[in-house]
Amino acid sequence: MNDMTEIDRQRRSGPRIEEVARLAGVSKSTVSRVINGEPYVSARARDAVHEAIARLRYSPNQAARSLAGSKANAIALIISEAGSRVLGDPFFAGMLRGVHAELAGRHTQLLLMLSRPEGHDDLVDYLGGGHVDGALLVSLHGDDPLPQRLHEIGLPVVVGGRPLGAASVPFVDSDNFTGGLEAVRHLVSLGRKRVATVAGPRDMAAGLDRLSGWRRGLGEAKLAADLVAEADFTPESGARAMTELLARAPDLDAVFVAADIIALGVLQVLHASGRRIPQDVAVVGFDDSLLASTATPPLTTVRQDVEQLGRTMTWRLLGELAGEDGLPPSLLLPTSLVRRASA
Amino acid sequence: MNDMTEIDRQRRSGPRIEEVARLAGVSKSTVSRVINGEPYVSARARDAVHEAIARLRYSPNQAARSLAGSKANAIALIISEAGSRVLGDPFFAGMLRGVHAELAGRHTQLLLMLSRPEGHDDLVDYLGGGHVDGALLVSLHGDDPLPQRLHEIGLPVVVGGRPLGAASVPFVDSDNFTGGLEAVRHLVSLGRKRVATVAGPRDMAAGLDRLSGWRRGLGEAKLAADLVAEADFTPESGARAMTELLARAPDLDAVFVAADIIALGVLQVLHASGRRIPQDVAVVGFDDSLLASTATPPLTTVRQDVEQLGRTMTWRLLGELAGEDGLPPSLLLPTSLVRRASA
DNA sequence: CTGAAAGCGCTTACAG
DNA sequence: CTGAAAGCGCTTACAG
Repeated sequence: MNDMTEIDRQRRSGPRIEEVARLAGVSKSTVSRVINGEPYVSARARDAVHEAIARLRYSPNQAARSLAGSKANAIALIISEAGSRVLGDPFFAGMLRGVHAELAGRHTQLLLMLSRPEGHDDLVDYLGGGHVDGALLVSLHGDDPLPQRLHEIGLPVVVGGRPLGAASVPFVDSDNFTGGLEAVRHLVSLGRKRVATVAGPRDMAAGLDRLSGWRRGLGEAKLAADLVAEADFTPESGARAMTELLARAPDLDAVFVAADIIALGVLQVLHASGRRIPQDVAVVGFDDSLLASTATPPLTTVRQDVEQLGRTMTWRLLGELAGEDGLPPSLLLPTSLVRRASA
Repeated sequence: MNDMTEIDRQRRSGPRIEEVARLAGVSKSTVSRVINGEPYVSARARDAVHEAIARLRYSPNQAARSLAGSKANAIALIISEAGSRVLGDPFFAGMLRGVHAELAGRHTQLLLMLSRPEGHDDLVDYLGGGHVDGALLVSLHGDDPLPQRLHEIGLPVVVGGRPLGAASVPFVDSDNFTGGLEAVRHLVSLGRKRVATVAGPRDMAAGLDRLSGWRRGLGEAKLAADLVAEADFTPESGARAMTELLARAPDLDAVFVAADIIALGVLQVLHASGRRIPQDVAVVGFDDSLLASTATPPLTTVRQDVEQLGRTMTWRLLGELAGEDGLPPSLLLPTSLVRRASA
């Protein structure tokens, strides 16, 4: 029992900065300067230190560095979802690719963390502890207090997707409103008169803003904006929503669907009802994910560049960490209509 | 310019343990004891401290705690793959689910980190810094030196999937050998005489061990073990391997495929060649992923419980962190044959 | 360009 | 049960 405790208490092995200094024949200060790439160090001292570091396989204690006021050289990507949903979702895959790309070549670790609101206390504790220099937050639902709380503990944060609460936190988002608007304009240009929408969840800006775009598009064309059904990001909920819309308005001739993955269920119900796409009902999706091009028929959709979203968030956060000024508080990335067979 | 530097240097805001102590009318020591849940603290002191913490919204600096010798209350799950491949792979999704499940209710953060060998230096630096108490490593290829390096810096590690190098590091794996053996025994019991295999990559134990099981099974039955082709974890490579096998042995009547996802390509080539499954060629996969039940025909396969793998790794690591003794150095989890239509 | 010293915010024997 | 003090391993003005 006591033995175990002792073993437990054992500090991490490995040399300290002190030993590096001794071997290199300089002071701890100089070693520190070399490690941190500061300019005023003689070439001789620098070489000696580098050699000593290599010889001793020295790796600085990050907790001490962080405590002494330096950076952690790490940022967190926090996904506010349960773990099981996240992997497998191409949205997060694209986002992660973008973050990685932007981080390439910098000596900055990425910590991917999944958290539901129940776990926020522990998460905030951890992030408040100097383990990371900043955080990227994605997939926030409703008015999740997380961005605000991180802001309060002084941690630089960039949110992916406009947050519904916390107005003061910088975010990067796709221009969902314009995307929805363009989708409807396209449908209207095709001569459609009864344009429904399967909207995304109302607790996320992506759902709300695409819906607003749809509404605005119909307003422009002086058409009724009354056919709305809601779905979450699954084909099943899309099928349910489409069934409901068809029951309410058998004469509808177009649907704007807030996500390609939802459109999968929509297409299925339309097929099952005997309607031809696009002759009887035109369909426009959102995302331009892989699903769009392999759907039957291939889906006309609004493209958002998720990887670019990840890159831009990372760029914005790193800029803030570097103390750059003139950074835009928030950014909206353009979307574009991709025409395929469904509309 | 100077302004920026100053702003940069600003320490995280928020109260210190000192202020909590003052407000609660006790010493820093006592506050620390309360925070760490130590037994010998008077109820009165404890209450006062808790109230002060709540009032001040105090959250301890983890870097300082870690430096002073306490734990980080976090573990890392390190996946040795490029980011883009990881998300979307049901193996990692299942693993992550298991780790999360085992961590539930403990105040332990999970850091998901992706790293290719090129990034190991930075990763080791970070992990050596007291930001985590231990690490779980999965998807190691070849004799990746990472487990050994982490071992050297004194970080407790558990590897998922038997590592090919570093013999001394504890690991948890599915019993791939027995899985492969059972698959072949089943094929032999069906009367098959020319049993080929599409093996997994040779730089991973999963590939090697399943192949060994296949070989052993054929040895038991006194059948030739000469029909081997290799694939990585993609349908395309499976198709290529099957094409090659068919060219070499048009009379083969069974194939053991090292993964369901590879089997997808195998089935496709067999169909295209006009062979009936299982009448002409029986096929057994590995994993029992979702793909297996939705394949055409539904795939007989060797089931491994990936979620359980994640749970067990986590349990083993936490056990070590808690200083438990009598922990098994490594564990092999059982696999089982799931019979469907393909064999 | 360099070193001695103070300090980052905690934890933990030690002594009471 | 509790407090004063030392110490964890770095970084960074400060003085040279």
